[in-house]
Order: sequence, then C-alpha cells, then structure tokens
Amino acid sequence: MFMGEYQHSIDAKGRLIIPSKFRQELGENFVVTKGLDRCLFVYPWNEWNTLEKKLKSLPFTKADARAFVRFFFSGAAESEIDKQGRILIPSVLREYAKLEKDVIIIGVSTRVEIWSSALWKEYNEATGNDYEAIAEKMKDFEFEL
Amino acid sequence: MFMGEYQHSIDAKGRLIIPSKFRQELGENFVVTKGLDRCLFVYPWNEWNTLEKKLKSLPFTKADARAFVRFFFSGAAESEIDKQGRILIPSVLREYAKLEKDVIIIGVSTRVEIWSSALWKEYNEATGNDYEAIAEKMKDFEFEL
DNA sequence: ATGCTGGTATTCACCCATAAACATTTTCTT
DNA sequence: AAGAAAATGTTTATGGGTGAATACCAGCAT
Repeated sequence: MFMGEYQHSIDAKGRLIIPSKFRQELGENFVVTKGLDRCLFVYPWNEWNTLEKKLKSLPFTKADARAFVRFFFSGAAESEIDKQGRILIPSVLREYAKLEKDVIIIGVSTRVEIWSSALWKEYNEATGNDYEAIAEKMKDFEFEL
Repeated sequence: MFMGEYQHSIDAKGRLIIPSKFRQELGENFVVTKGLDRCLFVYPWNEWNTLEKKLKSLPFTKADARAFVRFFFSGAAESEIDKQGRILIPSVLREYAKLEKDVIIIGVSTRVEIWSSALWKEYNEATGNDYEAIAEKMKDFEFEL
C-alpha cells in the first residue's frame, strides 16, 4: 500500500526519481496515466488491470462513460524504472499535469500520484487544509474513524 | 486500549519519546498520519488496516472522497520505535500539527494522538471547559453512559 | 540523605538516498 | 558518413535520516 508525501525534482531530461519506498511495490512495469484533479496516476500493473476491468464494464452507449474511458486509456503509458530509480515522464503527461521542476509524489492506497508542487499546494489550500470541511462532507458517506 | 495524557518534548531531529505504557500496544510497526483538529493520529497496524479498507471503498469519482482519501494516505507514514523508545515524525506532519518543542501525547481508545502543547491548551479552553454544552449536543446521538 | 535504577535528553558519527554534473551511446539530420 | 542533438547511463558530493554512546534527571528504596 502506498502512502506518504515526497518532494523531488524533474531533471532537464524529464526524468523523475521515484521515492525508494515506492519502488518495490511498483515493480518492473507499471502504468502512468492522466489522473483526476490535474495530477498523474501511477498504477502497478495488477492494479491497472483491475481498473481496466472496471472501465471495460462501463456502458459504452453512454457518451459520458465513453469520454471517461477514453480519458484514461489515451493518457496511459507503460513505463519502467531505470537503474538509478528514475522514470521518464512522456511530455504529453508532463504538460497535462503542468510539471515543471518541483514535483510532489504521494502514495494514495493502490496508486501513486505525481503533482506539480504548485498545484498540490493550491489543492491543499482549497481542500486539505480545511479538513473540517472535508470531514463535514464525509458525513454523506457515513464514514467514521 | 490507549488512555492517559503525557508531556514530552521533540528533539532537534524531530524525534519524540513514546510513553512506555503505549509501546507494547503500538507494536513493532504502526502508522502516523494527519488527524482531525490539527493533531496527529497514531494507529497500530491492525487498526490502520481496518481504516484503510474503509477509505478504499469510497467512490473515487467523487471529488470530496478523493480529497479525504488523499488527506489520510498522503499524510501517512509507517513508523517504528527505535531502541531509545522514540519515533521520528516526518517534517510534513510536524508542520501540519504545528509541533514545536513541547508536545502532548494522549491515548484515545484505538489510537494515540499527538498534539502541540499550545494547540492542546487552546482546544481544551475552546471546548473542554464546557463539557456540559458538549454533553447537551450528544443527545442527538442518543448516547448514554 | 545517598546511592541505585529506569527512563529521558543530547551529542556525535556513519550511511544511504538524492540530485547535479559529467560521460557515453544512440538517433536524426545534413 | 559526420556532426549535432537527444536520450540514457555513471559518478560523486551533499545533506538528512538513523543508530550508538554518553550524560542527565527523577523516583524510589535502603
């Protein structure tokens, strides 16, 4: 299970160090794709497979479902970690997530997320720092700690 | 089950002594994460697992749920007690809970909570001194001792 | 009152992850 | 085919996390 927050930087060649704690669980091959909220999702191969199955089961007669599925598959790229523990992020994805130099990498349960440092800060100011508001919304899910 | 209130201090490297009464129950590995009300939660491994299952089951198509899940997982760090009875608190978490030198550690049933001494004082002044008002509100939950 | 013991704080030194600089290979272009 | 540019690989220095050793303190019992 992935968790934690790490700060790294992308080098001039678009490579990014993956936190050493994530490497083993990601394994040899994994999938980087466009994520929700303008970040990138990184799935280990088996997690990607389960996600793929779920996506497949969506009714492809509905326009929204088609768009959602296209979003994930078109944005996906198979990737691997080099001997220095880095991955190369395709430029399309770099642009999508507005990745410049400073990058935040977080573990979120079954996936890893890659954020532009600036966007992560914005996102947190909008949601994460205001945990009370989130907790309030969670009532809808009848969630308890 | 955790209970009690203890005063300790964080050293220059961000390490904190865990009260000896908590050590056995926390076990070898446990998880420290951002908690509600600006404190940190410390869960024994098995408690964290049950929490994780609940978090995983939340619909990731809902923005609020994503924010909530990110909040917990990105704020989480696996930790262990060193031979001196201390744990290392990641700087992200130290900042979140505004932990300076003086720290209050309390046991709350299934988890341990770590508070900045100042915030704990504030919190108690804001709420704790008015137990009767809180108890009054508890009626809504049909709670009885 | 004094010495003992368990727990706590501080200091220091080492090791590893990271990131930047550098070197090499490959590919594309002219 | 040769040179340039891009991609990939290697090396090294630095800083931070980590562990050990020592010094400190309080509580307790004799």
